[in-house]
Amino acid sequence: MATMDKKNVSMNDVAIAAGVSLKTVSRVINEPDSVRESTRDKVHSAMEALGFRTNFAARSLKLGRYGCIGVVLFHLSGGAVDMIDGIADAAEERGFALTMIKKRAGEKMTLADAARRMSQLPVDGMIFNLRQMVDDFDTFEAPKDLKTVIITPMEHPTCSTVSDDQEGGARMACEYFLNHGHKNVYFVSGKKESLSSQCRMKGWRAALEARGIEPPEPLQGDWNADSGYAAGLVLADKPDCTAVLAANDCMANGVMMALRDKGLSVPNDVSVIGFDDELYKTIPNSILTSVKFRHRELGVRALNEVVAGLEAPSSRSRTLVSGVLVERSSVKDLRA
Amino acid sequence: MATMDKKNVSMNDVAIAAGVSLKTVSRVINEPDSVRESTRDKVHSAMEALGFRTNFAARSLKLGRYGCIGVVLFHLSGGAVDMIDGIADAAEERGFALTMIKKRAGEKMTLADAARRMSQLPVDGMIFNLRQMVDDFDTFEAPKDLKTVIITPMEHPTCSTVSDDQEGGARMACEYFLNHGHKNVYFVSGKKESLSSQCRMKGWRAALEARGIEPPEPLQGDWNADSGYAAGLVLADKPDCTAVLAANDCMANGVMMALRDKGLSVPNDVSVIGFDDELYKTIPNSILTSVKFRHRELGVRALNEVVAGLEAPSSRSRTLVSGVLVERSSVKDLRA
DNA sequence: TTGCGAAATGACAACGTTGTCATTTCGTTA
DNA sequence: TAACGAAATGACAACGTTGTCATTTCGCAA
Repeated sequence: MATMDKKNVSMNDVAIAAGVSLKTVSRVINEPDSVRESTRDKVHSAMEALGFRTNFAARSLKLGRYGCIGVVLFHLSGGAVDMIDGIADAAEERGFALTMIKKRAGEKMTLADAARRMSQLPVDGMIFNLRQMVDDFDTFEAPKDLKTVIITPMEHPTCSTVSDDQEGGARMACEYFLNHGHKNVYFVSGKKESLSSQCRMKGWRAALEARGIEPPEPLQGDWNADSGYAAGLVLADKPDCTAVLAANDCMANGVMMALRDKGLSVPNDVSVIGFDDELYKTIPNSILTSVKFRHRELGVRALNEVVAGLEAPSSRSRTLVSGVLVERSSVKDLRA
Repeated sequence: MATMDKKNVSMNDVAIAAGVSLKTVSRVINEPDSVRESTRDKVHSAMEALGFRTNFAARSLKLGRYGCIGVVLFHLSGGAVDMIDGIADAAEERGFALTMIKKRAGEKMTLADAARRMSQLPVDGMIFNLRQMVDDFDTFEAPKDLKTVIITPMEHPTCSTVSDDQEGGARMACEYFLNHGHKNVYFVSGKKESLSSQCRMKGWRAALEARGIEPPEPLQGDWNADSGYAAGLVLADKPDCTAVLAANDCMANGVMMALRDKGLSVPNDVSVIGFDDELYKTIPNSILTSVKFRHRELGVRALNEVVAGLEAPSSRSRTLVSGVLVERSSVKDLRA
């Protein structure tokens, strides 16, 4: 019978109701084995009857920790869902909850702003999800007592970072083309300010240069299919274009549609690779070969890194989660 | 100069360093106007020098509130990003942070489980994101002192709920077909257990029955394009099929591809409408008319509902966020 | 029954803040 | 200069929990 007209039920209330001491109630919760069974039952009944719930604030005040990891979302994109999913699952598994704040659209938020805000909240450590450049990236110093992990492809001087190996993924795709006999690879980029796009472009460039190939001018896209289509129309007119790497699957699809509309066939005339491996959800019998990143794994790693560093917040590490090339049939083998 | 070898810097440390009382430091933070400027400066310098940050636990313990809203993710799908985005933005705007937990894959979690877990965390109110049925939905009672809002299309006996008007959206799409002279509408569903799919189907059925039309057997899909393609192949053989409503855009695209492969044209032979309006991202020059829900708005409403109910947790309301029909050219007007 | 070590329980302080109320300091007016 | 009310500051308790250490109770051997 929950009768409580009063405010909150404290351990003391439970103790009185059960006819035991405050400390015994505490023990029933934290070290049940040290309490006689009959006593435990009395206390449990009292807790039930009064609707007792431990007070988070008092508990954390005493313990000096919260059991929460802060997550700052500077940017919330498609892949972010899976990453959050990974973070949340890993947190759950290790007994942590998440405390989340987000950069508002239009607002300018530096790493220092985020750290200041977070350090007033219930967190033992924090994760920043950073997909675009931010002003104070290089100068930022994390609070010395709060382990901080940044999810970003850039290396940071003092903080641990975790990232997809976007550059490696792009290189892998490029080499795949080259190993299949292609002599050159065109590139369609995503939005300029996106670090993902920048890294993918960097990897593409590096792979070509490593073979002594001069990278052609990249085509600027904006992640959406229409921009890929526009790029495809341009590429269709280039006789030396046999291979196109698009910075995501949507644009890759745009490219393919444009090529088809120009009377070219994929992969017979032109080969195409995309990123993220999500076209199959939208296109039946999709043939697009694509570089897939394990966003979920990324989140898991980030959380584990934070938890591992709770005791030594100033430790620093760099984690790269490799991508996977999901092979379908959009690349033609030009050898022999 | 932050020298702190010690553990945490408390207001008391600041007070001593600044040569004032503990309470004055507190005032500098919470009611700066009541402190003489010279004193305020001394205190600020001391805070700076020692690297003071207010202790969340102590503060909330005294205040009896946290300034955090709990979010329980029972299910993390595509549309959830935008919803979380809305929740987070609205929270930020009202000065709240979010505390998040998530149902782990495979784990069974009831509303009661979630409420129990959450009520041990720093939250003043909570939001459940519930997209599938759960065992204790009807019997669940929220903690009396914790405003609880459930994001779900179902009505709940005691809790406030917020939802997209999925049923209304489906009805709207159906009526659009009928108003354009179509005599019947076929339906391709999403995964069976999804409440969204169920509601969309319900709306479709209701719209037809309201005009005295016997709804044909719905085709079972799984949200992905391939299942839509399979459905499309079946529908292509039905001479009376002039209109298809697919429970999402991916399946709608699958349907369209199948129709095309069978030599039928959209919209000349068959008209199609989808849900979520996301095909344009993947398909260049997309023609698909689609029902779009405002997930972001949904999140904003949910958060506002929680905040509004903080003082009166037992209040109850039901909010429906209407969908919008985004017209393109995949529906043919059969009249005249 | 007594005595003893181990197990179970309890009293009290402490965590770092804010609210209450008392005290000091200040600027003005008589 | 004294007296006064207002402004500024301070002393102390309280929020609800857990750690420390003291005390009580228990089970069992003598």
